[in-house]
Amino acid sequence: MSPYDPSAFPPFAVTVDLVVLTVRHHALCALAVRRGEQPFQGRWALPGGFVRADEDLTSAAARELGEETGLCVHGPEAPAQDNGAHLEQLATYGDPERDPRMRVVSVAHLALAPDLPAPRAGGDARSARWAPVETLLAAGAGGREDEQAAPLAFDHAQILADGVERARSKIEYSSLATAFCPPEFTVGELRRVYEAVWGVALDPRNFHRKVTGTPGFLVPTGGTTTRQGGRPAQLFRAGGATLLNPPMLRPEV
Amino acid sequence: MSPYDPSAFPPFAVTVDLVVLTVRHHALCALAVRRGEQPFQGRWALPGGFVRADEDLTSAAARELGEETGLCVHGPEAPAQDNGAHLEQLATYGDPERDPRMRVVSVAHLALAPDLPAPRAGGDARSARWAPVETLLAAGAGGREDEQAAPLAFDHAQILADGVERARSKIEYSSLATAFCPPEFTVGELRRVYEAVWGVALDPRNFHRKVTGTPGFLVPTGGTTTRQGGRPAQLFRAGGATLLNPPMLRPEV
DNA sequence: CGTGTTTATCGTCACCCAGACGACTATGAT
DNA sequence: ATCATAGTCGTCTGGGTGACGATAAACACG
Repeated sequence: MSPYDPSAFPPFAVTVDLVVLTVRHHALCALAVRRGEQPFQGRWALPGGFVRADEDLTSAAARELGEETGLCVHGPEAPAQDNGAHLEQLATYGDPERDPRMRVVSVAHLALAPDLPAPRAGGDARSARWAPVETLLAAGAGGREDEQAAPLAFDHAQILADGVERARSKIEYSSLATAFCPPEFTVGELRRVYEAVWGVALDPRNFHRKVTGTPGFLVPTGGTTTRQGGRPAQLFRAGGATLLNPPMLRPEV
Repeated sequence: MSPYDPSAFPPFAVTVDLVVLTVRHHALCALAVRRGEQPFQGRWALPGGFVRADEDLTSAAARELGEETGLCVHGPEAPAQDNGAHLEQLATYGDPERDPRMRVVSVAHLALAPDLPAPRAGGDARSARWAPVETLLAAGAGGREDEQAAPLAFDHAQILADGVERARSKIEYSSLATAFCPPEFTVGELRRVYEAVWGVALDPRNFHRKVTGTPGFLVPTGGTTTRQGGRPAQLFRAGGATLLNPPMLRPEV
């Protein structure tokens, strides 16, 4: 494959790292795995791995996501009707010092998934957990030095922060928040997603008016549910509209 | 640097490619360079090059930008007062087939620059030109086969399209459009930037009200100019505000 | 030297939409 | 029955935008 002098360019290792977000118990949570090897052995990190020699970056991210969570993905063009997760490229991190072993460029991806029944460990023996992003990002700030409070390995805290910020801003002007919901959901459940991701409280009445008044955003399925308690709520599926115009306004502060 | 078995992971070449945009003659233009080597010899391509062994991705992009245009860059945190260009990471392209020679992952960057006096060729003998993005993206669609109309090399048409879309959407909600302007500019000049990037006509009165009414967006320098003809216009510099809230609304169609 | 052209700038008005909040409905828990 | 919870419909008000009229200050003509 390489008729060129390999010394003409420096060799890199290329990996994908995943920011997998979900909403659990009214909190935005990310998937973290415990490292079994040096460096950062025993520390929490984002799931990820090497891109294979003949593999697309997106494919590698989807493969890693499947290995870690069992989720299938639907691309940015899919109708978002299946129970797969949303997956998109986030950014690429290539500081020469980011991995002490060698020069590694990591193409980070952002995945959004509905609340999964059980955080499942990967094929290898690593343990995995969902942790509130606040916990993962605040790690290392306090004085505690136990393994739950240690900061994420490598530059993964930065990657996680960037992924969270991407998710927070993108649900403003797109229908991406529905990726956090099961295939059928209520307006209240969708509102609680926004509240968890943004960390704010939204007016239920104005939110209801906004989402039901935006054409193509939600399509009623006809069913109702009382799984949240209270009066039965209409069930919806995500509509075809991917862009929210005008956007949902994130309250200040 | 590598105490690890190099055969444990597949080697990649990592490059940076640049989408350098400017506004010339009321049109959004991108910098293109003519390739001097195979593959795609003689075809137009985006400027770019290999990331060096001990170089950050952003540094590599800034270095390439300087080599191609002589521009200095100010990062996303700079006060945007110097006459440098804006530079940010765009996306990473890693299709296994994107370069026929070998496995290359390219971290594309987006640069925005004011209209430069002369498109300058790089240190090597390649020729460079500013071309309207419509021309570069429409290339290959027509039946003509001369070198001006041939599509961009590699997947650079996709990269350019992504960069243009990023610029178009980002000037909606940020003060990024000032990166296309000289250090001092008038409201009308800024409006013509929006019009060129979006390809629409904006109402001068409403635009003036919007930009002058947004606190921190523009700061008057006290001077005036008539370089655009007509009544003298106030000169402004970009203010400290980087986010535009509420955003500038892009007209439909 | 007026007149027209160009660009900049200020003002007005109607409409849409978001925020604030009242009112009512339908379920389960006690 | 009563309360708590959650959902849904309405009303009012203020800010922001689109549409557009009017004025101001330069230059290019004849």
